[in-house]
Amino acid sequence: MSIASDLIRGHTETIILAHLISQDSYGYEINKAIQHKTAGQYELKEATLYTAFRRLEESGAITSYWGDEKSGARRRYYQITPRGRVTLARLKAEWETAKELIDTLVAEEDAPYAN
Amino acid sequence: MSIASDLIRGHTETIILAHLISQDSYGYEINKAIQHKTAGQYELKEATLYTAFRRLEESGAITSYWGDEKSGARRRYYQITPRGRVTLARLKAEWETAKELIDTLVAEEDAPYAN
DNA sequence: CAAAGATACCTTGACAGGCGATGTACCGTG
DNA sequence: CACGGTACATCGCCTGTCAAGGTATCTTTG
Repeated sequence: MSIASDLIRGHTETIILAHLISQDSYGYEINKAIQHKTAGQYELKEATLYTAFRRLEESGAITSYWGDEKSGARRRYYQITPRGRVTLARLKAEWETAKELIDTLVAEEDAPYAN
Repeated sequence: MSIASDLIRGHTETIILAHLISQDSYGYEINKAIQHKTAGQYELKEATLYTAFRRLEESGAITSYWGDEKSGARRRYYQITPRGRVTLARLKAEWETAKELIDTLVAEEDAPYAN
């Protein structure tokens, strides 16, 4: 993994919710999807993923149900709730804001702030 | 402060180093500059700022010296080192990478990853 | 001149999210 | 039947952030 986790910190829930917008999914698949989308540059650690699910479920952003797999390991599917959609919209807006702020702050300006 | 600190987390050192590229500076001024640049949308908390200075100095990215103010409170000035410049370049590159990754991951695609 | 506010630095302790390590259980393949 | 893949889950540590508190100096204001 090439990206420092502190840079992703705080985005875990956004990433999960964004994935659940298009379809119900389960932990293992979400993680595989992330690895796929980022060409292996990033993956959520399992512990991170499952604690995020707990938080999201507690806050009412997602609900879960067990899949009815005939074979293989059981899967706990997650579904985004209306409240979760609102949360996602807010998180995405915050990301846009934060992105601009950070871009501004890491730019090496020649005009320093005069006191 | 309108932006969740978890979104900025991990960028504190980058922000500080970026500021020190153009001029030596001290804690209070850096914080004021950040507030100014972001139009009050963001500020570093003092405790965060000073612990970041400690980390950066320990890692050799910055050095410090006391200013010789004739009046007013004493100021500890910080200066970026050659090593710090290398660090900053790396941190900025990581930010660019992370930004793209997160943009990719929070995008609500219609084409989910097929297992 | 006393009080208040701005400048400027610093430390302590708590908190929260990420994650390494570890465990469970099922399935297919060689 | 051992091994690797699928899939979920928990515990305890680590690290960065920050509220709260403290020190000291200077300027402004009533």
